[in-house]
Amino acid sequence: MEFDVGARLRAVRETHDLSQRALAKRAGVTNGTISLIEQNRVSPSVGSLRKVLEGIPMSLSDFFALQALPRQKVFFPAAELMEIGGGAISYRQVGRDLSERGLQVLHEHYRAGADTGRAFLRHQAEEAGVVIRGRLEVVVGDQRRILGPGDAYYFDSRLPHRFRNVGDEDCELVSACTPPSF
Amino acid sequence: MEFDVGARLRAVRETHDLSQRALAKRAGVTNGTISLIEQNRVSPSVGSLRKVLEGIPMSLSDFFALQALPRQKVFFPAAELMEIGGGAISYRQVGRDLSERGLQVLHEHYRAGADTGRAFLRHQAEEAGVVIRGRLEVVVGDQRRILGPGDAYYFDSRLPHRFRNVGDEDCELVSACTPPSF
DNA sequence: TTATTGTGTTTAAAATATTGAACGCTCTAA
DNA sequence: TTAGAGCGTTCAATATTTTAAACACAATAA
Repeated sequence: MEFDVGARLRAVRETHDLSQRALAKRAGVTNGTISLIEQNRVSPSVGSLRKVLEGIPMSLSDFFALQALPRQKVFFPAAELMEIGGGAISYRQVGRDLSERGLQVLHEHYRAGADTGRAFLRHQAEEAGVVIRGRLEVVVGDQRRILGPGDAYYFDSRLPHRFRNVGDEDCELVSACTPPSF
Repeated sequence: MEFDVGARLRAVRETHDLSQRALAKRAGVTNGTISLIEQNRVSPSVGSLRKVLEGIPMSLSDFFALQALPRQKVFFPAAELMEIGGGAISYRQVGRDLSERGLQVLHEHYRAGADTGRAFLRHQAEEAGVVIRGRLEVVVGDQRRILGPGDAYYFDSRLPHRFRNVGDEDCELVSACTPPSF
């Protein structure tokens, strides 16, 4: 509700690696103005705030939209991806708790010969993926195909499906499913 | 990029069937202030604009987003950037017509230095991806991070965001978005 | 040390926004 | 006609923001 213009401007400026003076020069205002705004010692006019943001550059809409959404965890270093499989098949999920989210993205690794077995029917789900490395056999309904690097699939998850690494080495792919299935 | 604060305020006020005086009373300012703002003879401070909008009521974010909506349609760069094998960024979409589908998966390739430009707010979308190769700078709202192989991201697409290949070589990633954004 | 360059902050003066009270106008009702 | 109420606009006085220039501090190099 309370919109902290000063703190928001400071955050935006710092993420763009600009000093108060550098931004002031690009925006056509003085550094003192930016200092005072960031301390909330003044409430800038819309006109001067727009000038300042043009030095970023960022629109007023984006500036005010930032605080409209809760700040979420966005970045997931490789080491932080959540390991789900662990055995011959490794599912590394982007994000931990997907209960509030609508998308599940997995970085998958199959050992040679690894097999999912038959997966279950799921309601209202769709999934797709791209093979990065190795050779993956994909069976969906009555169709079967072996996919290599760059090949992809997309199907309705209600169809019975199965994945198997039919190559000699590890198989790597990135897949997505909506809504999340587990 | 010109934002007509006065015309926008007048339009909003009139759609809520409020006179300048009625709105002024509810907002705790004088009618003259509203008159001057609507004529663009002054550029209101963020503080007083917020007070005025509280009399509607409307958030600053919504106020500025109103004019952002047509812009995001007009400047939405996806159609141009997604030419397969086209410019510095290649999007290879899994599936052809996604109009009936809920998931969009792309195998993306960025040339060194390639940049998406700033993307704008979208409706109710979520997106995530995993970097396969190269170094990708991701900016989401006021957050920024450089991701390498195996690193991932997940965010609400309504936040302004941007991608850039900051490495010396090509960058490859697989991304997913639900519902499809283009 | 000493000077230099870079931060962010502060302060009086200038520029701008806001107020409070008027003005001119168009209605409607007596 | 007349009075009254409502509308948006304008103007001088007041309040606030913005400027320009200085201040204080930290890091760096001579």
